[in-house]
Amino acid sequence: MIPNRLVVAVAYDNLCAFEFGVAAELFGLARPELETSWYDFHVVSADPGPLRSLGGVTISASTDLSAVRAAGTIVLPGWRDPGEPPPPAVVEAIRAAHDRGARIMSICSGVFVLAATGLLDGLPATTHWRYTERLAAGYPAIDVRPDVLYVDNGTTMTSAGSAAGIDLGLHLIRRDHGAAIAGEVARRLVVPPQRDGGQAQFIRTPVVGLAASPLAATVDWALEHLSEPLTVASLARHANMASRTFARRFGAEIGLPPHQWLVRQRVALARRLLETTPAPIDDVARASGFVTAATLRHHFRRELRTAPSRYRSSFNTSQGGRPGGGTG
DNA sequence: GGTAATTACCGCCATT
DNA sequence: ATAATGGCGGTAATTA
Repeated sequence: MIPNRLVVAVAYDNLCAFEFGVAAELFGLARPELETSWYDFHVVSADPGPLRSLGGVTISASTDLSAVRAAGTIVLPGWRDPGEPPPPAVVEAIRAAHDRGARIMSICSGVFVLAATGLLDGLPATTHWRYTERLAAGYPAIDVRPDVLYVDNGTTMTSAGSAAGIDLGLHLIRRDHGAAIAGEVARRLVVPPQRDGGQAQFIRTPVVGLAASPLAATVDWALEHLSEPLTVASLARHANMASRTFARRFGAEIGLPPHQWLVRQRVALARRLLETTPAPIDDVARASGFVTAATLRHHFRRELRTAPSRYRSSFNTSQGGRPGGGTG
């Protein structure tokens, strides 16, 4: 369980309401459905007076900077101007909180507030692609990673563009509460529990992470061999564990039983093949590890509520549309 | 779509 | 003692 449940989001004048909202949604929304003690969420105002946001909205925060010093986790949404130094009192409060063991997570340009504390010196960090060069120029001691969704250094965490803040937040929840609960939160937000494809998440010191787990190698191996017959027993053998132990550990870390996860990965692969290749369904099925097309159809339909051929045609005719978004 | 054989899942519990 | 392991068996799901 987490040592200090107090999560504080810092709100500034001209704040980014979306990123601020991400923090509130992830940490502030009551989760009575979860059998666990959730976070205490408070908003701290970094500037005097009502805080303006886009469209004439104003926000007034409930607490002052003392909450930052007491916080277990501090969230820094996008800072208004990379060229403007953040308020010294805020910087000082964050540094003091960190010294006392608090974790700080920044979203997008919120990294500039965190960088000003010096806590990122010598460490990897990321931000929105529009700001990576500026961050590197302003803070040469920071190892700027432009091509990842987020970076976790253990007590300091940074994320790329706005929505990557969700990925980082879910990662933190996974650290605190495990994959199963993080998956529940993701499900309620209707976002994927872990974003697939493209940018890998960069984790430097996985406190509780897949990178350190003996399962990680097996997961990677399985993803490389999706087209071949895989059983839970063979995965367990690869991980040097008894099937029972493997399945139990897998469920605890990934949030799904091994075979269900396998099927999901295979459907995801089939989906990519349908999107990017003209291969017949039979070939797609075999390439994604379903021996017969009927098996692919069965799982495809259950997850995406549409048939593979229908998915492909709707994907091809309406790019960016909602293939499978039927009447459900 | 239905069927039969195989495989997965999970609670239980002895063992480490 | 607690915590993790792994075998067993019944039920559920998957597969061809």
